[in-house]
Amino acid sequence: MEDAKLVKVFKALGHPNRLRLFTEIWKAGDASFEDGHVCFLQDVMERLSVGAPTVSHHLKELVSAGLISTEKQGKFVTCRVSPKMLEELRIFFARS
Amino acid sequence: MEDAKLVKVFKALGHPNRLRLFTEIWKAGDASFEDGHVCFLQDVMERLSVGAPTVSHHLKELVSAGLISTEKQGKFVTCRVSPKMLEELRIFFARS
DNA sequence: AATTGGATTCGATAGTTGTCGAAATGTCGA
DNA sequence: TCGACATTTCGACAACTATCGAATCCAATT
Repeated sequence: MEDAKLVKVFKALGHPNRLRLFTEIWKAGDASFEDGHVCFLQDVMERLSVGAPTVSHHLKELVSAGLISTEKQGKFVTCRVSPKMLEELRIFFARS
Repeated sequence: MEDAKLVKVFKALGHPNRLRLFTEIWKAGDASFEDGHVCFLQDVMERLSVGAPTVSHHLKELVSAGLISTEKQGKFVTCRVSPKMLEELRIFFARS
């Protein structure tokens, strides 16, 4: 993976609320036995104690970093982590 | 690893110069067949095209995040990545 | 001890970013 | 079509950070 892309990924994870967001999406994706999707924003707002605009903003950054993808289902938005990105991160840290 | 610690690690890696610094220390550590140490700051300044104060500042953040350790040998400072931290990061991304 | 040279600290500044409230968008159900 | 509700966009502001130059510290060499 190129340097600039990696930097974006780490910067995205380098904030408490975004890391929490990411890990919850990740865990929820594991739990859901079907397609890895999970209904979210509304649900998470309470736990992070930040407003909806902020959550939306953070989600966009995670998407832009390639860490997750989102999909709209009616009024709601669903997210899942990118297995590909996880694999690339594993490869990065595996060196030596 | 606790959330706050992880955030610090990712924030440290989420900057072009620091990521570069980290990977160069990492690679140099691999190359040095003795103790994983490598003489550095002076050497790296040129490649990153930032001043000494800035490099010093970034090094401190990498240390504070637990990603590397530094040691003074005379006038020079030597660095190496923390194998323990690498292992913890591998574990983090290994989940699922 | 004086000088040189590598590294750190300090203070300042420009740029970035996290957060919010308000407004806008879009979708579902009545 | 209207109203309710989930999400996004916009504009603004406070907080943080990357960087620099100047000054300082510390170790080696003379």
